[in-house]
Parts: sequence; C-alpha cells; structure tokens
Amino acid sequence: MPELPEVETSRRGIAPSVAEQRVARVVVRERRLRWPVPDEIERKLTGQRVTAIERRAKYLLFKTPAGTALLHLGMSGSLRIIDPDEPPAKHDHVDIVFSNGKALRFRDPRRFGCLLWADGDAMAHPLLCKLGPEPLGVTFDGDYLWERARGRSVAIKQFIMNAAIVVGVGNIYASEALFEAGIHPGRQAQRVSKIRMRQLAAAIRAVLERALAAGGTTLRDFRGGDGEPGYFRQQLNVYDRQDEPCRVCAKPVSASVQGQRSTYYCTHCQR
DNA sequence: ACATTGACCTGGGAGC
DNA sequence: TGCTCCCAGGTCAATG
Repeated sequence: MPELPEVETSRRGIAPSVAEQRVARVVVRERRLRWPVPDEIERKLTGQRVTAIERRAKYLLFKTPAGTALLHLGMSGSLRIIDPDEPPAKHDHVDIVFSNGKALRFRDPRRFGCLLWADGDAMAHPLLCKLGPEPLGVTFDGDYLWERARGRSVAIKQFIMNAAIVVGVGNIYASEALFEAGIHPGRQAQRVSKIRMRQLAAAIRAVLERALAAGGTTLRDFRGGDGEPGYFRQQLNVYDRQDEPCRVCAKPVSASVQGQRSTYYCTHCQR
C-alpha cells in the first residue's frame, strides 16, 4: 500500500500523539509478520520514552534512549491512534499503549510489514544499512542516478524502484515520475542520457512532494494517521488509467507488466 | 556484480 | 448468491 508519501503522511499523523510519550505497555497479538516480532520487543519498549519518530525509506523509526523500534507497513499496513480499550479487529496485530492514555494500533492484513528492534545505531541495522539516498534529500540528483546507471541494462522503472539506488519510489510514483520526465519505463537505465536523468530526478522529487502535499494516494484503503484518505489519486497521470486519454496528448494510456508489476505509460509522450 | 524469478499473505472485485 | 480466478501500494532470498 504505502510508498514514501503515504509512510510520511502516517508519520506526521501519529507523531503529535506519540512524541515524548512513555510506553506503558506493548500488546502483540500476532508475531508472524514479514519477520517474527522479536520476543524482546515488549521488554525493550516498555517504560521507554519515545524521543522522536523518524522515517528512513519506508521504515518508521521510534527512537528511545534504549534503542529504536523499526516499523514497516508492507503492502497493507496502517497505523491509527486509538483508545486502548477499543476492541481489536481482525489483523490488528500490535498496540503500543502510552502513558497519556492513547495507543498506537498497527493493522496489517497481509502481514508483509514488520516490527523489529535495534539496539544502538539503527542505521547500522541490516535492513537499513544498504539503502540508497532519500529522494527528497540533498545528495539525490540526476548526476548521481546517471553514475549509478552506468553499465546497467535493467529497465529504468525497475532501476528507480530499487531501494539500493534510491528509496521510497514504489509502483505508483515510478510510473508517474517517468511520465513526467518523458521517459519510457522499459528503456535500459544505461541508455538514459545525463540530461534526462536530471529531468527524472527532478520529476521523482516533484511527484513525491505533490503527493505528500495531498496526503498521499488512496487507491483502496490507505488512511493517514489521522484516519483521512490521501487525495493524490485525482492527480495521477498514468497509474491505473489504462485506455483513458493521456492528459497531455489524449492518446490512450498503455499498460504492461514489468518485473511482475503493472506499468502505465503513454507511448506518445514517453520515449 | 547484475538480472530475473519466486516467495511471503489476505481481501476485494470481476466474471461466470 | 456463491464460486473461482486474478490482482494489489513491498522487498527479500535464491538462482543463473
């Protein structure tokens, strides 16, 4: 479900209720997520004060003096602030109850998400230490992309969805950014010129920022931490618009499958 | 080192 | 109404 704008929207939605709160207790109803929720998570988190809620790639980091809880929403995960006595529904796997009387509830029907614990420096964690730059950060630009693409025959869409190259770009925003940059998603990464890589980096940044401003994209069930859907769907140019007219040239939007994922593009506007 | 594929799960919608 | 099939916003591990 969530790409970078949706994860960041969730972070901003829950942060006011979580920041500076002490963890009163942790309730884990289902440990079988993408990786098992570690047995130590209750012991490590309980009694700790959450000093910051940060985001790295699509991971949310709950920082405490004792270490960091890492949470990933996978494909179907969502977070809500609730009253702790609200009865849990199916797939409500974890509650983190705070001393202010509120709780953070993690729901994830498909169980592709995870909740892990990192002692010490969370950035040294195996899941975080090999990640590429943040697309909204200062080190990410077209020259970087072009350099990394040298000698790589993989399609540009799969290239920008590779978290070792750049994080946070999922299936929706990869299609949207390539449309905005006028690049065909099947083009080999090494065959994109430096000029067009600069356009692509700018497009990735612009699309993510616009989606963030709209509170993310709700296709079926995404909700931000405040329970509101995201409104970026209305601004999508190609994703999920097969056979609908291109908003620029009016030719029908094409769809194909790349690396087992649906891809949408305009054959006239993208080369 | 790189590219490709399978695997992990449940739920919702389309089609019959 | 109910069944089957296909698809879904992620990403890691295994294989060549």
